[in-house]
Amino acid sequence: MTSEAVETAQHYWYDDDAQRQRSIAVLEAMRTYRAAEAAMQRRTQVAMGMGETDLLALRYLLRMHRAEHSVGPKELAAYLGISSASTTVLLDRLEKTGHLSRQPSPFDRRALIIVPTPASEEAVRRTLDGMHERMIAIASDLSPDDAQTIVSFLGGMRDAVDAIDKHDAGDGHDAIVTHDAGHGHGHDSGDGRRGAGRDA
Amino acid sequence: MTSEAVETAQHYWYDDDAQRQRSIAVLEAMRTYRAAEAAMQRRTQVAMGMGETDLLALRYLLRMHRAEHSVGPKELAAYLGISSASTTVLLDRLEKTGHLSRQPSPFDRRALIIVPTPASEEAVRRTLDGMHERMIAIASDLSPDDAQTIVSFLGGMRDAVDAIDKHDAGDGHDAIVTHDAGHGHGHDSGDGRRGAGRDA
DNA sequence: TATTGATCGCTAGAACATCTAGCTACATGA
DNA sequence: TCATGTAGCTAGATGTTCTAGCGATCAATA
Repeated sequence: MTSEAVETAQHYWYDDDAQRQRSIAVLEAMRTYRAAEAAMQRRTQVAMGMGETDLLALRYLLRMHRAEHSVGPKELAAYLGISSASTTVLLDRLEKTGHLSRQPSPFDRRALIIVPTPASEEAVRRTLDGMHERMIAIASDLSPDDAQTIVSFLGGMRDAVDAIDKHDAGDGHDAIVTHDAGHGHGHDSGDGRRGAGRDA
Repeated sequence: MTSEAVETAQHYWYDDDAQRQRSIAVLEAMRTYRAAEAAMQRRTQVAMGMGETDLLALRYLLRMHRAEHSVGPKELAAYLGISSASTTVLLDRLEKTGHLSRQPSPFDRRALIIVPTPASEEAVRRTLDGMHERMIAIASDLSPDDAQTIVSFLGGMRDAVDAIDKHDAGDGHDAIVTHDAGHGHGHDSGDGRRGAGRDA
């Protein structure tokens, strides 16, 4: 939707208006992609009968498993940005539905190794690999220059997003303090969810 | 992180390995951007003391308010993809914290109009506008060709993500069903939740 | 070897957002 | 006027997360 704006700008590349049209088209493309990705993620969650965290956890486990890297509850909790307790329950869930198994660590008798089951591997692969292949295909078709352009662009966007207001950004939890005033009492505050899940 | 791979490929643009390096760099850049964006969203939620749905609702309300479009609970529920009951509670929350007010509809005495408060407008603007400006600046600095490249690329990626396995993709909640087999049955498709959240 | 402090994963109990079901008040059309 | 539909709310249940604290185990040291 509305991504042809760029074409109409051919004769005005020096013109502010055309430039504006182009940036709108670019940002719109980003929004559209984001929306598509969010919808995909939701579809996948429904299809596999699990929530966002569960799916994120499973994908991390599979990725690490493929890379021959053992993962324990502690590492998983850190990756997901959830507490140790929540991780225990998450593992219970995924173990009960047959997506993973807990195995004792050979090095540390307190610790566990979490191993995704082959069946889970298969399910995730069936669900996501087609998409992944298509994405790789698109990326592979780019010329070196275009690839460089896109990498730079995304890097810039990442910085823009990362740099969000270190200085004020509100005072934290609780109300907006129009007239209502008083009673701060921050009933819940905290939260600390999802630790910036980077992946590899 | 790891986005220099493209440079090393100058002498091998015809080479499979270099091409592979480039696509890896591109996909890595996308992942990194996604992670940054997720982290930003979390920071914003914490800063404003609300969950994802609340923030999404507030942004929708503000956008529609700017566009002079009145929103009622029903429409908001449809946009967010949550039930009427959850919407009521959500409105209670946001009203109590001073982010919006409920006003009677002049046309239908059953209905409400939800109006975001100026204070809320201010808070969201302070939190997000800096980022938005930086993103616009980056998009504006692109050459017409680069802009076109990026729009095409993102469009392709969107299609790749949209096209995810209409045919099988598991059967829903509960267990893993190993071999399982097809039976498409697409229970929801059309989706519902989180109406492809575009924002402005 | 025995002790001490840190670490690992688990349990208990509470907070919260969401859901479904059902309700009241109002609108609309015969 | 009355029947049916719609908007938003309440009640009760479910599921996911949190904080606090526990037992088992490891690592370092006297």
